[in-house]
Amino acid sequence: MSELSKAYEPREVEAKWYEAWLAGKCFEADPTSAKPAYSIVIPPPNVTGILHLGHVLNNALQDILARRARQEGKEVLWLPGTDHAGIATQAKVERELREKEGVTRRDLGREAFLEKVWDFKNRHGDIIIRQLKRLGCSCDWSRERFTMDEAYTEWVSHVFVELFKQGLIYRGKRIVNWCPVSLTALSDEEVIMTPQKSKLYFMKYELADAPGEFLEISTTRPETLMGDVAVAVNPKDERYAKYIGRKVRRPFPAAEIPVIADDHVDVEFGTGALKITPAHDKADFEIGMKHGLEIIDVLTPDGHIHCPELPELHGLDRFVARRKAAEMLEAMGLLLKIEEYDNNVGFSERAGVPVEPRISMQWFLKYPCVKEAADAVANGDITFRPERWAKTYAHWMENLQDWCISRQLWWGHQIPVWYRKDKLAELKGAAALGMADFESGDIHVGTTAPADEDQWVRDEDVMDTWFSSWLWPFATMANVGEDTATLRKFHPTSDLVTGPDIIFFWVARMIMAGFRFTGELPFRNVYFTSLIRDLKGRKMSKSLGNSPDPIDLMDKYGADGLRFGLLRIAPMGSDLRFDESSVEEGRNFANKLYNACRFRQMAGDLPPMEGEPEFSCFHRDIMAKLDDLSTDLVRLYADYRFGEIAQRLYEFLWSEFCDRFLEAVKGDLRDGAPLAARQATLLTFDRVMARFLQLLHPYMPHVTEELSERMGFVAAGEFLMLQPLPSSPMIDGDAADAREITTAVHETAGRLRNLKAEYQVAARRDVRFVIKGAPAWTDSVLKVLRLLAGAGEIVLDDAFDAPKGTPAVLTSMGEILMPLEGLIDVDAEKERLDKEIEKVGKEVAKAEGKLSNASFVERAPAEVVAQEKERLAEWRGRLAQLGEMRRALG
RNA sequence: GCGCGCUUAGCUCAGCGGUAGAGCACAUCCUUCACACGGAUGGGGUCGCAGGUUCGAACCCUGCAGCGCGCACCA
Repeated sequence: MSELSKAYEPREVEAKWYEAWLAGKCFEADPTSAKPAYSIVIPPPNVTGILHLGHVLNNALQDILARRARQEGKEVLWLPGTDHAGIATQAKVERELREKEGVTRRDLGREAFLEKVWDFKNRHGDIIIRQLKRLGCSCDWSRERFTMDEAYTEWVSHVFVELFKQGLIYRGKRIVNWCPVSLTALSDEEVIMTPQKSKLYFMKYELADAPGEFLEISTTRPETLMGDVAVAVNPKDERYAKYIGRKVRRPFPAAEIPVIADDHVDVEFGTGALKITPAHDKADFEIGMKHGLEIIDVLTPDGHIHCPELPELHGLDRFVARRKAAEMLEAMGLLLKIEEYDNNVGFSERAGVPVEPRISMQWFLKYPCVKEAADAVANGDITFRPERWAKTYAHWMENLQDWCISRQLWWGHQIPVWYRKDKLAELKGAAALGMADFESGDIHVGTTAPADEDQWVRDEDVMDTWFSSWLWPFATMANVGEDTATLRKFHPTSDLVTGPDIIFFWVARMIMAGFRFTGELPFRNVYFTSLIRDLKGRKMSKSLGNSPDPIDLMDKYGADGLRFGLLRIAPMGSDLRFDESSVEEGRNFANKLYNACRFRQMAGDLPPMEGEPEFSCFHRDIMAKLDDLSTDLVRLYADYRFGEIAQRLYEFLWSEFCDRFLEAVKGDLRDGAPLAARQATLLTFDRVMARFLQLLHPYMPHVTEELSERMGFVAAGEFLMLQPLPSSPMIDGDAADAREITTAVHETAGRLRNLKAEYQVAARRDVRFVIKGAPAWTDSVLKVLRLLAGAGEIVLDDAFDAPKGTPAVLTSMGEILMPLEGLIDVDAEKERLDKEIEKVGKEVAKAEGKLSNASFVERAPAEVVAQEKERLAEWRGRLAQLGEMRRALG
């Protein structure tokens, strides 16, 4: 190991090792390997996205699992890739075109626009990939996939065709969630319900057959009034029974519309009379269908009023028109009042504007293999962690609605359906399309275009991005119809690591698609990560500017520091409040580790040992503790307790290894120490550190690889990341005797330091201690005790006659006195003792109280009672001692 | 409205039936030859509230409150 700077500098080290791993093909999976398989598919990030903390947590976890699996002797495939992210990517490119070239996608036309998007993808698509590499992710990059690769696209078409032929995909005119900004339909999952301060408008419609008599109606959307085709009341509502079957006057455009009865109407809400606008509300649409009502669409796709008969409103934005319509009603004397009203409004997930329920022709999917998918989680074939998400999943699976899979976008997988040109008008006008049209030869549904392509027109829509993502686990491993070695070896995958926010979007759908198209479950375990929030508990978002850039954090603290810091505070199951100080801790931890190794390096090397090493209790103790750590980690990994694993690693290195072990053996390394002791100490250091680096490696891959090399723990040309975990413990047995002694020494040293601090002599190195009644082994650890306590001299003298008032502590190494030699302020000491006596007195009273409780003594387990008695004896002894000291001072 | 979580030291979180824990922050001391991205010592909590079970509850049960998140066609 060459000279090391005082502080660890991760930057070059991390870059160097990532290159080395790539060059060594350490991440590449071999499907012909005889080792058992372990596989994960990455949740593909948006191809044009940039790394945020959520990605860091998610991918660090996957990397930990992958690296640990390699150490366990598995053949590991971590399959990476990116998602084309239809709406998000198209919106970005459209914005760029608008700003830079002043053109819209329609100006360019479909083909030219798609070229622009591909160009954009080629320019930005590898940003997030590079960022994942910076983080240290051990993905098999030779297998990187993109959801719009040719072979992947073939899968998407193939799946569409299969499901169509199975009768699960159909086209129909329905009310869908329409985004007036993106100009496309959305699935129910892409709509975010948000509480809004709205207004409830109360108005009245005049009875057609009884001028002067009015029916009162309440609505939040007066601007769609022109699309009203009826007013509905509840049939049980006695107030309105007399109106059913009669007509009321719609104010504008003037028309007479019927009053109908429908159970859906809530008697309690508003006036209890509901205006029916089938074109602009899902419930109204259903009522309209039931009663055979007309559908009048009064909105344009981009959310403006379309009603040429009413020039006052025609062309206005929907929200402007709302106020205007209310004004018009007021002018006509028909507006009764406006109330403030809290309701939930659906917002477009991507565009952030209220969605518009809109009638349109879309493709829908009835989900396949619903029962199998629901059962797989219910019966434990797939495990969710934390388990409670299984309930959320089950609830969604029980209430599945058909999935609107078509999008009015250009960037995506185009629907593989062609219409015969000569039937186009007819087909477009149809209320629904399905197998019958296919069988009649009017439409072509296939993975390739029909032979006489010029006689056909392809459906312009593309598919929902999730319609490609749900195939990810198997479509990344084999092409359609192929049975590759990769698929055979690595599918089903082992673990899936993802956020609970995409249970419906992705996880549930993958389970269904996996079952339908491979006959297998796509994964065995799903680990749901924490959602990362800021310190105020807010979700991280670009607009709030509360989302730290992980690249900045890596610049400052290193990738290892970021990984470790984040993982150490990641709770299982609940949200995580991110605090940069935890990343700082991660950096500090790497530095601590580095300096421990630096210390070892400075000790140099010694001639090889002759015979068996002479291990002291401190040596055996740290080895036994490392064995304990190794065993515990096996269990913790099995339970996916990532935060606890980090915590245990941290404690071992910092507290056990550095604070206790290293401090205790420092004396062995001083000049003049016996050679055998030096040799045993360095040997212990090397053995323990070599194993520790390996245990830590999944969390901090770069620094551990670096130190293993520099310390010579791994042979030249080999990698720590590929070394299998040792199968045997470092020492036989539990070294209980060593643990007892080392614990006693450290405890005692702590008591002595504490004593020194109490008497304001903490910094002095010349304080003398006298031990009375020391155990037999004390002699062997006396030097260590002196070192740890920062004492000048420690003598064993059972006959020592202490002057009255000499401070003393009762320890597991006997009674230890600290002769004051008259250097202490007597008044301050009296005061201190009085306080101490009061405190100890309370403890004695507490213990006595407990032991005088008959039911406690009789019913608590004997060992608990005994423990309590022992405690009481200790406190009493202490109290007596304090009293004596106090009396000595007068 | 239904469901699911959370509420422990100033902050972020562990603990989940037997004397309240960690890291950060704070105070005092230490620039002793691994590390000031460090070391030592210390202050700080009636474990959200109210009941119950138990010899004993932060931990189990029942209510309540506050916060958060899902799901839901009340216009």
